[in-house]
Amino acid sequence: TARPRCRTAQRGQGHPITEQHSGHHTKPTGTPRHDNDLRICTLNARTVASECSQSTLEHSLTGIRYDVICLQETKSRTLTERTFDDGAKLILGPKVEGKNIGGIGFIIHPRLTSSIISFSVISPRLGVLRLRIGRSSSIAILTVYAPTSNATIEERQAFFNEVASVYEGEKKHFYRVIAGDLNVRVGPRRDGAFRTGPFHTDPQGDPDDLLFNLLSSTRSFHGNSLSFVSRDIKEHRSTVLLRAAEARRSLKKAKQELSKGRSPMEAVLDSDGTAITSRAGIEERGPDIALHGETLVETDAYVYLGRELRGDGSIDTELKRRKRAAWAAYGSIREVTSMLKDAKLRSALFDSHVLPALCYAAESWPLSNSVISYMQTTHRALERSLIGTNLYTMHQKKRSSSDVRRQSLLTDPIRYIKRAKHRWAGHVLRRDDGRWSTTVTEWFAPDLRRPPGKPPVRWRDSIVEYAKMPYSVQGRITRSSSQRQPYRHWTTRARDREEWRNCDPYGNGR
DNA sequence: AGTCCAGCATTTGCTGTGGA
DNA sequence: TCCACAGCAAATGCTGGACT
Repeated sequence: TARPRCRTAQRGQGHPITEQHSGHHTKPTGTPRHDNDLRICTLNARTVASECSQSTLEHSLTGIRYDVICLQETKSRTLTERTFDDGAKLILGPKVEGKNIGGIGFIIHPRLTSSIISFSVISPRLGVLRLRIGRSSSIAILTVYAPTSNATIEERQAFFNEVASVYEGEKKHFYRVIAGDLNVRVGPRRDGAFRTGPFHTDPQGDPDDLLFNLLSSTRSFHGNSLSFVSRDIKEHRSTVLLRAAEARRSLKKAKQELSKGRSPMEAVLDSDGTAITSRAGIEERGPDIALHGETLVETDAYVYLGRELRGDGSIDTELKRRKRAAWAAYGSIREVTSMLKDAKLRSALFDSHVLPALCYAAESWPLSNSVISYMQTTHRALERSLIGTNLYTMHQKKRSSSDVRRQSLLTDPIRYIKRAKHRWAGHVLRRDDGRWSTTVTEWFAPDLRRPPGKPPVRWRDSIVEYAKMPYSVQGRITRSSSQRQPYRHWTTRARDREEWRNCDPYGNGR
């Protein structure tokens, strides 16, 4: 077979591309550490346009081993370059003008910033970064964000052709890598399709074989870096339940299977703690997976992109992680805030650095009272430290935590989380590209019964609470029945951008 | 055969308590 | 005010009897 020239690599997956291995075909020996590897990751960022989301991204990088991260859907308005506190470099290309679509980018690890040869932003969906590696070779990394499957086939075809020609244009680089969101559906591998790795484009989802044609025309190979890792565990669970419902199988049985450990959300940990999800449970248990001669351990929890995902959906340990992350973030601005006299400036700094770290991914939490009080407690402790007081002094001066809040001018973390949830709910329900998260949010199970016992708080409970109220177009709750609009379910209301904004009880001015 | 409801089992998570 | 702990209220499904 031909020598692989294109691979997409992701955390814990893919193959090392090193200078040492480039000339000959010897297998990497010994050390499982990948010190010479180039780790190329890809992230569909949703947005990194604002200062706040950029610092959220910056904080979520801690603990992730990467060299280059290809970004898609950054939605930046202009071409932006900036350097993070740790020296990492962020490059953002502009989005589609007039629309909130696209925008690509790169994050380059501090140790590689001096190796950047150049970069080009070709379109809001395509960019190239060129790096020097070793003494004489170089690598071109393409970040791509393909049109989603509801775009016309001509549009998608044109994009893939453009990727192929840009790839061709980077010929002088010894290594070329395409990474990003290709928006192709995959199925099992077909006979003879050796370029595609274990998976292949789904003939039903992609009749024109976009991925396969790209691989053939560029003579490249596809690595096993599909979206499995990024699939939310909850979505996995819903997948199984939904499948059971479709097949008219008893949901109870499906749930029993889940709890018996034949669940699909098995994550496997490799020797250095990196998690890889396995989809074995959906089909059937496959053979043990070995890496560097060791059988991988299965686990029901793993950390993906800085947040912990658990099989049972509990977030206790994630709350502790958030607490640590918030204190770490606070530590990095402490030197500055301790010197700042201006309370407004100080609170702005805190809200843009510490609050996002504390509330990272909180839009996907169910908000029970215990979660709320834990977050409040943690935030108050940070707040006291910020304004230089402690419980003892407060007690002596008879000051309450609301007095402290008046002095610190910080944003209330619960309000912040609730707004994030509201925004996220609207985003999920307005998506129409057939994702599981949208499907299961609206899915009503005809014969699903909640188990006996007090039902746990659900994700949507805190939203249903206010969103089922009668509404008017102006967003005011009216008493008079003549002005009142007919009742609409919150999922319907969330689809209407304008109405949903008005119904946000935590929005501006309320 | 279907509906309603009290009583039971079960589970979550809220509240009160006491020490720091 | 925080934290750990214990006890218990609340909310749910299930069951079986009374009633239509």
